Amino acid sequence: MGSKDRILRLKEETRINILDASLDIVKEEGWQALSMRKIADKIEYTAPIIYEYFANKEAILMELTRKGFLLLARDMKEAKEKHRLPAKQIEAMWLAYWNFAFTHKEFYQLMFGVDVNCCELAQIMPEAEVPFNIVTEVIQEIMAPQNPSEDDVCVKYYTYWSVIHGLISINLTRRTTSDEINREILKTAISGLTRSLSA
Amino acid sequence: MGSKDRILRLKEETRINILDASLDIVKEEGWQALSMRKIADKIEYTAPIIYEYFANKEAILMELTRKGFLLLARDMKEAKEKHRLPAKQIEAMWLAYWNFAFTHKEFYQLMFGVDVNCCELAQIMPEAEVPFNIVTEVIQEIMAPQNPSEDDVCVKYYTYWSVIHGLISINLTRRTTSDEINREILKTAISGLTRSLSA
DNA sequence: TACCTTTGCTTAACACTGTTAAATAAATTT
DNA sequence: AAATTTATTTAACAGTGTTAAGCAAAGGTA
Repeated sequence: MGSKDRILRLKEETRINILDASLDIVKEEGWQALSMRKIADKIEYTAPIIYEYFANKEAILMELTRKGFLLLARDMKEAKEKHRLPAKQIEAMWLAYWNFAFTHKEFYQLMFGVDVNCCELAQIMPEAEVPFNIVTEVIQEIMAPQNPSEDDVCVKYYTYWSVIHGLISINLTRRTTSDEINREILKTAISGLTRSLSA
Repeated sequence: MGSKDRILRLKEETRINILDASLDIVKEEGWQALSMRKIADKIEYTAPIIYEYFANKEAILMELTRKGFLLLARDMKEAKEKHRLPAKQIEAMWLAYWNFAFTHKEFYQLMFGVDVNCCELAQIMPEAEVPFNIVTEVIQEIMAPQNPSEDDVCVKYYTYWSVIHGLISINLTRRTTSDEINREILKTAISGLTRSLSA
């Protein structure tokens, strides 16, 4: 009775096809464009049969998210094993994380919820630049003795912003550490960065 | 001919009503639940009249985004003016930014694209914890001489993650600074944080 | 006052979305 | 060859954003 196996193998295959098709669509048109009917088109079936492989659309996204985390974990493990000094290991791992985010952009978006649609927002909306401007003004003031270029100031701004936006993202999505601890992280990070402006 | 003015005033009023209604719905049910027909219900009209005030749904979101940036700018300006030392000003401004993100959560989500739906992802998906685990392992190793608590290590992890995820978010949404500069920021940030582990 | 035109608003419709139930075609078992 | 099970599709529902057509009330003009 090898036919049962063959059918099971075929079933597993279309399961994979669904995931692959989804990823293809996303790579071509973005997450917003992913629809059940489009997936069905790509695997040459009609939409309802997808529901024999996945409970719903979210289940597909969940499976892809899982795949993404496995990929990321593999990359980071590999990076780690190339070094022996812990400091080097951490750098390598975070660089791997960084690379993953851009080479598997779609996965990263799905995993951490970064939407790309608001590209060049500052260009069509000057208000988006105001917070930037009022902060860089002061950064400029602090760094004045070193005669920094516009890029230098910009870089410092984005470093600040990264830390804080990152922390906020974490706290909006997952609610793990307490508010007090987060405020401590924030304050020390800020003062640390500020001290580094004059150095 | 004051009637023309009255009518114009009424028009402006329902424009505001549309924005207010949208924000109310979002506060109650989240961004995902915002629909033209729901807005219309709330302002006691039918959906098509909204298109006499806004080109489409995105225009409404854009207007709210603008409002959000104005609110944020105001808060940060206020915070700045309460101090004279630049370092203090920066801390106050970023604290204002931080507070804004949580007191105007809906705005912040809209402005910076953080989706909240993936709450407690780690609980239903163990794979999401793997990157966390393999990094904290090494952090633990570095910090061993100081006998850190589990929370200490966790905090360090999230500090790393904030910087990097923040930088990535910036680079996925807006494409402003060059790759080389970003890599420099990343490397210096990482080595700085790593040095601070032993201190 | 009667007519015409403009305005404000609604109903109806189109093309989508995710999802489910019923109908049908194909394959397997009896 | 008939009955049953499995695979797949068609049709439908409720929702989405959006547009066009229709109606009803108000304004201006004769």
